[in-house]
Amino acid sequence: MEYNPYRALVNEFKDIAAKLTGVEDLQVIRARAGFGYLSIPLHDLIRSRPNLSSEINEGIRGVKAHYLVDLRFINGFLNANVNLINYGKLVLDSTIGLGPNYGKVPDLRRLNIIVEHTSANPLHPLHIGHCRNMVLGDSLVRLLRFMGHNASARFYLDDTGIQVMYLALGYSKVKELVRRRIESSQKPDHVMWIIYSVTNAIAEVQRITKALEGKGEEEYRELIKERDEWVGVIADWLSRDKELVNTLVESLSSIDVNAEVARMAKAYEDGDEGVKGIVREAVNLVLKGFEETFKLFNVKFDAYDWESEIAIYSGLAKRIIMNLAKAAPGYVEFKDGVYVFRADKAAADLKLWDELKLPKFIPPATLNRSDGTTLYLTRDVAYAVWCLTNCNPDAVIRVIAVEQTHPQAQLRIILKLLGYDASRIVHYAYEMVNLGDAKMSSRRGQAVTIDGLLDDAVKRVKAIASGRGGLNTDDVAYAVAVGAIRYYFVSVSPSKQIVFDWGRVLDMNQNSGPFIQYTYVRAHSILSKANLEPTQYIVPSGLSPEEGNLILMIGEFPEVLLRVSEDLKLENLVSFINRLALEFNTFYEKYPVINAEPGLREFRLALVKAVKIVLENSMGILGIPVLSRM
RNA sequence: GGGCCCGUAGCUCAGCAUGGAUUAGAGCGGCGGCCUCCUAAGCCGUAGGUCGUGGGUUCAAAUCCCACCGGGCCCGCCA
Repeated sequence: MEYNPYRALVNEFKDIAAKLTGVEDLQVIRARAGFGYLSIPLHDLIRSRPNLSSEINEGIRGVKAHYLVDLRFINGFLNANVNLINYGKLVLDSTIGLGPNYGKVPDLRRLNIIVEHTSANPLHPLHIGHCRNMVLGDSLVRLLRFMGHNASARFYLDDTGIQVMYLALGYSKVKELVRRRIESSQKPDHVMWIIYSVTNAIAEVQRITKALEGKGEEEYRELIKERDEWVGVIADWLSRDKELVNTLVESLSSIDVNAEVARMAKAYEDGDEGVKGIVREAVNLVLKGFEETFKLFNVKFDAYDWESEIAIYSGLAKRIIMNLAKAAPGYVEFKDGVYVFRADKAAADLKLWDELKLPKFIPPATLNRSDGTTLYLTRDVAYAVWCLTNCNPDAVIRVIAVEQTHPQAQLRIILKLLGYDASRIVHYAYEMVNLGDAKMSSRRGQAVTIDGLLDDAVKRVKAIASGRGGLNTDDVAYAVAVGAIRYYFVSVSPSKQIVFDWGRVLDMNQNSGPFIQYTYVRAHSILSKANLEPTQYIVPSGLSPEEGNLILMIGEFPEVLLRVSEDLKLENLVSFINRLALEFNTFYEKYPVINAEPGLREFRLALVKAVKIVLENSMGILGIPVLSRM
């Protein structure tokens, strides 16, 4: 039994090559089709040692190998094919023997890793941008855990900014209406979204109305246009929930919303019990809505880290400003009560680009408002400091949108200057999700929510299922819909923008979550109908190309996972299981398993079982629900 | 203006870190086939590509380097 059969194969090849050339640890690549499975390019060596070619041709005849066969030396490449009888036995024994642990490499150092992800502001429901974050983050956690690391998922809850105060202020006026809506089973984050958006719109209308005074005609017209847009936002919500919106408008019209919100923000940072009570209540309601969504997607967090507690009430954020001013006085400027960190100068002087993976341009960072309240970056540094000191992580992987590259770079420089190991903070950046034509703005009430996306996907799944007489239960429909959505978001490199496309997400054909689930169902179905545990089997000679390919792919799985867990490119795991599923389906259509002749039947059952194990382990990592029927 | 990312088939994307073989891979969409047989959310066949452009390095470039072109994002007392 081998944890990594592919590595056993490669090592045997390296040993052979070392005997032939006298050089250890040569680079092994996959051979081009028609030239075997593995290949070692030897052009460099040959050029410096003219006799080498004939030496290899001489020595190659006496080579004895267990897993390899057909060694040939062609065009400067040393090629080898695989002895599928021996290697197949190794691969199938290892896969079936290790089962749910197949793919895990045990001699990896066990690391403490924090994955901070999603971390949406608690103001409105999660939308498709958050969905990308959530799916990536949760899959990373699953991957790292599968590989044996101690990974924890944390949600950084920003309850301190100005935006939350809009929500809290609005909420304080309509608490009773909110309670009734939630009791009648409306989703809390969706109800709170109305409050946040409408309160914000009212504040904008008030601000613009004030700004109108003494403006010239052209500017006046611009402002009126802008104000009309915000009135339009309110009108849109009115059609969704007349009572709630009307009550908000009535009770807020006599208040200077902008001033009140600023006052609340200050009071919240000062720990005012009244403000704290209402903010906490509002945030918790939104959070309750988030958690319903997480549950549907099988996303779990180990902790919600409240920013107010970690950065503000502890005094940590303010101490960080002072400590930074002390530790790096040359890079902190103070003017009119505001501290500015010259990240640009610090990066240039200290030459930290490589160590901290910084971009070549970094703007200066303002650390606080002149009224004494903190800014997001400073609180974020406090959070990072807290993570590093309290959790003792080897790495903190933060799944954050790419447009935050500069703040995240500033954060790492500050940590370094404060004496922390900033290289442990990894910004796992993902590109934005575009809506194509429409602009997305949760503040304006325009967003494709994850909940809405899931509902549509479920409808689509049910339509397909009823069309073909499959299982049409809610459980199956949700599992398939979640599989489709998760697969979509994890199949594209995080560095690529996504132009959101309903057709692509809801596609249930090949190269999709449901395709993987369906393939698993087929494998499962064969095994349960065969009613025979494939323990005794012999790998026959003369395997079909499909059977051979399946063995090679299954054997490669731990190597694929190892690579994916090092570079965190989940999309490579996705493309691997898609290829495996394609190959399995070809095999499935072409060759009978249960009705195969004795001997062949046992081998094929073992092969099916191994495929099933690899699919199941991969689906677990990607959070794609596993179904036994669909 | 500066920085970061992206550019591979009509569309959506793998492959690039660590260069490898004059057939560059998938899926969707086209076109043509396959359900008395382990689930047709499947399978088979077919058409479709100057790997953005131009240089350079190399025995060998989609992959590395430089320049340019196109698209996106960032450069706040917002987050």
